[in-house]
Amino acid sequence: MLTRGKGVALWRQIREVVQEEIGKGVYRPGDRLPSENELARRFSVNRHTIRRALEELERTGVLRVEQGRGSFVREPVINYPVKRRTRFSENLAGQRRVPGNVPLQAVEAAADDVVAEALGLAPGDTVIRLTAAGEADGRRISYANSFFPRRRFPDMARLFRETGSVSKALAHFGVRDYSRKSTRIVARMPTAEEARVLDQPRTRPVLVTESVNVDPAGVPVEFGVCLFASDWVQILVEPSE
Amino acid sequence: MLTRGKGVALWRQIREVVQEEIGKGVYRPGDRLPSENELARRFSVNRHTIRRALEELERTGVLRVEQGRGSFVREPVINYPVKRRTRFSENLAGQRRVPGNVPLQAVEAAADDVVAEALGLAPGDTVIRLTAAGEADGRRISYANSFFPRRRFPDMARLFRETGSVSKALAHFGVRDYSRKSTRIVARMPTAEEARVLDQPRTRPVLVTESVNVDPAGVPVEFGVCLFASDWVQILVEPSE
DNA sequence: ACCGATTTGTTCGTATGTATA
DNA sequence: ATATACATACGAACAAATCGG
Repeated sequence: MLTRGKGVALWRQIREVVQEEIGKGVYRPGDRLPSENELARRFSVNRHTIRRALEELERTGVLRVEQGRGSFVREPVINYPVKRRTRFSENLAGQRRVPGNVPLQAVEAAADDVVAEALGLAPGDTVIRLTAAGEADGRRISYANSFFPRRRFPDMARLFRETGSVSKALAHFGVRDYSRKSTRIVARMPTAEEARVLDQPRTRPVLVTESVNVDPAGVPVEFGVCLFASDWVQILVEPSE
Repeated sequence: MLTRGKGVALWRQIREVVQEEIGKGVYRPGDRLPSENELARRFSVNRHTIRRALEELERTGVLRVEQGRGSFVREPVINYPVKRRTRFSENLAGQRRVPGNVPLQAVEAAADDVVAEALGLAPGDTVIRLTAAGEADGRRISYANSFFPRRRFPDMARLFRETGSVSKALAHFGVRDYSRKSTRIVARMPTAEEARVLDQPRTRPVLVTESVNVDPAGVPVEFGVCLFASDWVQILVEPSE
């Protein structure tokens, strides 16, 4: 069991024990650990000591602690590689995940400054905004807004509503290939609505990528803002240059 | 002033007014806006209406709202490009910022699983851990831990303490050039200690990059875990392949 | 270590106008 | 015309964070 006053802090020993048990499969991905009070009884330590060990395990990505629910063994995170050509479903299928796409909305609107600049339009030009959520193994992991110039893609909204897919709708306009030009990555807390769509607590941050996709001629065809639930997704970069 | 019942919601009008005033320099980057109650009095609206306007301005990156402190005009964010060869000070100097480096710690320790795997060592091998904080224009923006195999860089800790620079210490061992192999990006909430070092509230998320640097021969020389204050830093990716 | 003042964050309730079915 | 849903706006109260003394 634990050795007290032996140079190694109790919480470190507890962290090791719990991590080993997770490694041996005593607790499997997605499982809930015993409550902090139960663990405190098991190791005959104060609940604070357990919390210190769990905090470390959460920080290093082994656990996911949710207020009011418990501590859970993290499922392997989903890798979201940023490359010139990234396709959501191909990417997930490569990781043996079942991808899902939930179309949420397709509307026309006036472009604000950010969108207009990204697509090379004048502010106020009409754009199509497509909203969709992404899933992996049935879990909500992303929430994406895509903007397209209406001049070039006049019927986009209807096509998206019918096909439920951005790629298919684009293919209709003859854009069969497009690639990512630049990507901006930030982290922030979600709004209430974003947390709801991502099915996550408002206390967990989201990763946000903003990227411009261009056609083979280099003309911007899409401006995308994609939110990822940071508890489930990590971004991988294989840098260039 | 504001026109009520005129098709445009009050909070939208307020957002426009505040944004214009920021644009005209009435409030400059870093300035604190009047409190929500003061703004509510000024525009003769309820505090909720002000909050709706501020929420939008924060979401679009114009403001930064801190509980208990106030709302602040955001300084232009710092771009942290992920490329094969990224040097902190060169990068910032290119953005007309004054870079700072604050060496915090240099210790030897046993490699845990993550570090050992990244550096191609056996778990338990001794590594050097260097800790430093990065600043731009005097503001704390990053908190980095770097790990090096002691076998190859035996005197690293002392050199770092004397020079205060990772690059200089590495150059001492003949490693004058190294490049980034892969980068993992996640977002999470900071621990109390991390928030303290980054001089930020615990309620703001951090961006974490984990990367392996290799020498020209492709041998791993450094494993780095770098935390960025997400309020000040955004990551830019120019993707490859 | 604590207290009080200030400021933002959250959650109730209430009311009204607008768009939609 | 009616009913319903939704966005907007106001009011009150309390929670949580910050900062000074």
